[in-house]
Order: sequence, then structure tokens, then C-alpha cells
Amino acid sequence: MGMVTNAFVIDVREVSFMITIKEIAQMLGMSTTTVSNVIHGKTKEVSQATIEKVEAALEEYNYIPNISARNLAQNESKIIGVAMRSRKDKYDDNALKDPFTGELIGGIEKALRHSGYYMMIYISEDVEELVQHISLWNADGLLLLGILGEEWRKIKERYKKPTVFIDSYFDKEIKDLVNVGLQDYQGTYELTKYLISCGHRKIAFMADNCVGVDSERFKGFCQALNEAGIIFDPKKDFLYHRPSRAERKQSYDEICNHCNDYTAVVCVSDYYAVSLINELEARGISVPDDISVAGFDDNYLSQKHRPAVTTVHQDPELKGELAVKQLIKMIKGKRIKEHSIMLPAEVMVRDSVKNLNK
Amino acid sequence: MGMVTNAFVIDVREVSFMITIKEIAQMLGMSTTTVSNVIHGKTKEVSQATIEKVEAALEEYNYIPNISARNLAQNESKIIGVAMRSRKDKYDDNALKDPFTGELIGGIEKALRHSGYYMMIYISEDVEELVQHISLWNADGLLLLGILGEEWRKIKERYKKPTVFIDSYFDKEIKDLVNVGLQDYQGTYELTKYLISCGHRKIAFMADNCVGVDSERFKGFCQALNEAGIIFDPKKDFLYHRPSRAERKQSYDEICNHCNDYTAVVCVSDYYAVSLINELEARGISVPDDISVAGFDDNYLSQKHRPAVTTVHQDPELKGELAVKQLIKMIKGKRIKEHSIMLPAEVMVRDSVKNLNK
DNA sequence: CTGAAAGCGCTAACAT
DNA sequence: ATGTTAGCGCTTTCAG
Repeated sequence: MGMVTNAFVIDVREVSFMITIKEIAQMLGMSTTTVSNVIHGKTKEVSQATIEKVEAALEEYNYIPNISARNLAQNESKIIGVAMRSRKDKYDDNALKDPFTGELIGGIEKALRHSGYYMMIYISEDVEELVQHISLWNADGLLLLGILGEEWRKIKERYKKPTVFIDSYFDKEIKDLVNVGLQDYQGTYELTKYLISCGHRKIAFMADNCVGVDSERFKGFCQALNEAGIIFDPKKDFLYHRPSRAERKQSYDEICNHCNDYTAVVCVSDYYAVSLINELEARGISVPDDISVAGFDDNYLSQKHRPAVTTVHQDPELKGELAVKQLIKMIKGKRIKEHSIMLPAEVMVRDSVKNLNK
Repeated sequence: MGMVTNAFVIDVREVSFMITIKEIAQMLGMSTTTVSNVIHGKTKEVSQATIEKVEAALEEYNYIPNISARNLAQNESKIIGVAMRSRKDKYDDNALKDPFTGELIGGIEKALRHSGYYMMIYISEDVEELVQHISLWNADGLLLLGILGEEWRKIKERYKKPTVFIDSYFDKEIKDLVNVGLQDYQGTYELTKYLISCGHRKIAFMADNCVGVDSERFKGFCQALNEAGIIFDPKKDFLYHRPSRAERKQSYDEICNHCNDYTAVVCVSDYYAVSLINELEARGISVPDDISVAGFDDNYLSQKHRPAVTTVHQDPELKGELAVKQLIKMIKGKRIKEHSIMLPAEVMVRDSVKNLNK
């Protein structure tokens, strides 16, 4: 009978490991309001003594707020949703396998973390499904990757909070739309001009689709050709690559067979450029001696490959950071000055393109 | 006066865009329980007519549950936390820049998505901070990357739910600990034996630390040397690389100057191997003619580089998927058969190591 | 300076 | 087969 348990003394260290405001208030003999006020630094109307007592208890019992409760009460979540329209056939459904995406999401994650937000990634081929997940978590803001105009409507219909697009292109310049992108058009335009200046006239374009970003890159490519008076046959000269594991080999067989007709191929990404070079070399075709290949992105694939790949530089990490910056501005209710940021794209001349003039 | 507003008719489509169970119940003239039951498929005791009415309303008003409320009521979150002890100096604090990590996290994301869970990433240099974030969200389970023994204690103290480690090594074989890792030791052991068989005797090891995974790889390396009677001087022959942007150049200067003393360098990752090769070549030292270099990981860096890099293969995506599988088993209360999965590591012989016997 | 109480949206035990 | 109700942990208004 030595020990007497006092029902009013709650020592949570031994009961459960997650203490609540109510419990702390009870222990300290005060109201939850006061505790809550101290937690939130609303201490204008709290006595110094109380503040210290509460803070000590918070510390001692290792108080961690229950964020679900907080979200419910405040109707906000501190979550930023990152939604990606994906293609299952690409990178075997592993979204971060693509070095571009990896670096971009990494940049977003870093920026979000430094601003006190949490990141939740939603990936789907289906926009409906994306919308479901976004709404479910009541994210405070949204980052949208690889979204097209029509898809955007569906999302906007149901998600009303701040939204920033990354790498999107829309038909009409919609006024209040915030996008962070790249000078894709100019990138391939300059790159292609460079190829032409090296004496290339038979140039193919390789991609796995022709919408959004890739479409812009294709347009820039075509423009350079046009200006040089070179005729491009979209049926023949657009090398369509099917990236799914099952079709990959056949796809490269077709493309490589086709390559005799060209002196150069512009690829829509470094990944494809490097892959193509390897496939070509495996078939005894040497780059740049037999054929030239250029890429886009300037990530370590093109940088560290030998021959180093001529490509267009971009900084995905910066893209992500800027997008986050814009989004947080919007969440805080500040005005956005630049609705459309287009990061510069710069041609990086390296060794995978041969100068035919020499 | 034409329109009469009936206070009991709530048409949420025009009021707010997030309908609640209560509102649906009100409109349909039934209780929230019934609606909730239909939502959760507990329809054993609900009439067909009611079910249909509810489902129609759910559909029409586009009901999306408020997950905070659900989490609060059920004390679960459908969130899986992925916590990483990071180093700010590595990859400029962009965790996903490392192709290994990118692919691993991508694999985790994919597996989680396919099992109906949401992923939240917590990254910090500071374990205390990691624990804070983990507790905050009340994650249903935890995946721990790059965590050491001492750090694990701190986490376990506060987080009691299912936890799976990825690539961790612990001093004592703690019985109930679930880990998914790789045969790191065997990997470098076999790799180094291969180098020795090629006639190399002066071999350095390059890494940015010597704990956890890297320590195991180092041990395997040493073992192979030992067995061949080669003496390794940890002071001199362990090439310590400082990866921060500021120190990178100087670090490579030192290492490259040092390289004359060796015929081969074993690097702890493909990234470092490829970087080293480029740095060497920039200084006029040719691989593999002047010196041989080997890597670890077998990602596209080693595969697509020229010369293609001799390395040790692993499958990070699979690692992630297996870890998720284990974790979900634990969450569902099933027994775990294999507490420690060590994926096989296989030497990939390519062109960056010279055979000195010929 | 402090406290009582309502309410955020949902679940589940317990009626009926 | 359906409804009532308490409660999850926190915030916030309003009263003292």
C-alpha cells in the first residue's frame, strides 16, 4: 500500500508517448487556451511565470502537436502537393529515375524543407486521380508538372488554392497563371542553328511525344531548319521513340536502321541522346564520325559521357526552387510580378557533333 | 420575390466546393453513420435503396473525405515516412541528385503508390529534427535511410510503429530489426579480387566517409587485399574526398596528384568513379591506360560513360520496393520471415580497368 | 491575464 | 436497418 495513485496527477511519460495540450494544461492546472497561446507565441497576455512553466513542461514531456488536429481546426495543412502527369511506359514507372525529374523534385524538396512546408508527391497517368489525391490532403498549394491545357481545366475546377506550373505551355496566355519554365524553343533553335553551321543538312529529331515541352523544342528545331531552307518531313524525319521496356529494343532497331539517312540527330533529352549513341555504337556506328548526336538538359549524362554530348543547358534544381518561391509568395498573399518565368537555355558545344566543313 | 430560399435545402455546389458527410446526410435526410457506412462498404446492414441514394449523392457532389478528420478519429494517417540522414555538403543538399538515391526513392514512391499509401520525405542532418517530423505526422510506418546504430536508438525511443531500415548496419544483430540492404562487403571483395587478378597491387580506395555502407565496402576491399598479401596503409591509401562544392576542386587536386602511386582506384560509387575519371583526364591522365578506376552501383553513369566503368551492380529500385513490401507486411500485423534481406552484388566487368598481365 | 466552450469532419460504440 | 452521441487534439471566440 506504499504508493498512492492520485488520479489527478498524470505522468504521461509512463502512459503514452504522445502528450496532448489538454494533458499539459491539466498537469499545470491551467486551461488549454493558455498552453496553446504559449505554444504559438501569443504571449502578450500571458504572465512570465506561466510562460516559463508551460515551456518547461513542453520541453520535459516532449510535446509534439498532432498535426491532423491542427489541420482540422485551421483548415490548412502545411503540405504542398507536387502533382505529376506521368507515363507508365517511361522509366518503368519510376518517376525519379529520370535525372532531370530527380534533380527537379530534389530542388523542390530542398526549397520546401527550408521554408517549413512538407512535400507530398502525387503521380498518375490519370488527371482525375491526381485531382482526387490533391483534394484529399487539402494541400495549401500545388506544383504541377507536365500538365497540358485541357488537363489544367479539370484540376482548376476542383482545386482553388495557389498553383504554380512547371514546364507548361498553354494556348492562350491566361492572365493569372503562374508558370516556371525554360526557353525550350530558343534552346533547340540555337542548337539546330549550330548544327547547320557545322554543315549538317540532313537532321532528324528524336522524341517520345510531341506535346508540351517537347513540342516547343520541336518547333524551335523546325524554325532553324526553315530559316536555312531545309525541308523537314514530319512523317519520316521525326524519330518516334517508344520507351517502354518491352518496345525499347525494337524501337532502337528501327531508329538506328533509319540513321543512314542523316548526318545528325537532335534528341529531346540527354537521356535519349546518350542511349542513342550507345545503341548506335553497339551496331558499329560511331559518334560523331559516322553520325552526330545532340541532346538537351546538360545533366551528368551528357557531361560525363564520352564523347561528351553537345547539348542545351538548363538548371532543373533552380527551376524547382523558383517555382516554390513563387508558390509561397502566392500562399502568403503577396502579388506575383512575373507570371511567366522562362529560364535561359544555353547551347553547350562538346564532342558529339562533327564539323563537316573541315 | 420570385425565388424563395428554403433554409433546409443545401446545395453545396454553390456554397463551398468540399462537401461533408454531415451535409450529405442532411440532404438525404439520414444520419452520418449511414453515409459513413456506405462510404466504407459496411453495407451488410444498409438497404439497397439507401446505398444507391448515398452513392448517387457522393458521386454528384463529388465527395472527398477530409483526411485530417479521418486521421484524427482513427489515429492513423496512410502516410509512410521516408527519413534520410543527409549531408548538406553532398550533392549541394539536393538529395535526389544522386542517381542512386533518386532511383531508390523512385522505387519506394512507386511501391507505396501502388499500395495506397502516401509518401512523406523527411531529410535532415540532425536526427533530432528527423524524429520531430516523423512524430508530427503520425506516419503509419517508417523507412529509414542511412541511419547508424546510435541514431536508431534516438528514433526508436520516440517512434514505436513499424520501421524498416534500408542499407543500415548494426553492431549487434538485434533480433527484431528489419533491414533491406546489399552485399556490400562481398561486392567490393569480389571487385578487388578481380583487380588483383588483373595484376594490380597498388590500389587506393576513394570515399567521402567510412561508416555504414561505405565502411562495409571498405572492409571487403581490405579483405581481398589481405588475402593477396598486399599491405594497405589506411592513412595514405584511403583517398578521402570532400564533396562540397567549395572543396571539390582542391579535393580532386590532392587525389589526382596522389594517383601516380597507384595502378588502380576503387571508388565507393559510380558517381565518384566517373567524376574521378573526368578529373584525371582533364589533367592528362588517361583511364585505363595510365590508371584503372572502378565504381560501385552500376547505374547509367558507369554504363553510359566511355570508357564504360567496371563496377558492382545493384538494383536500388528493387531495394526500395522490397523495403516497402516488408513495411506493409508489418503494418498489417503479419510476421516477417526474413529480418535481413541482403540483395546480391555482382561485379560488372567493363573497360575502365586494365589487365596488366597482358 | 486566464478559462469555458464550441467546432473543425469523421468514426464507432451503442441505442433503437 | 438506421440514428444518437461522444470523442479524436487543437484553435479561437468570447467572457470573465
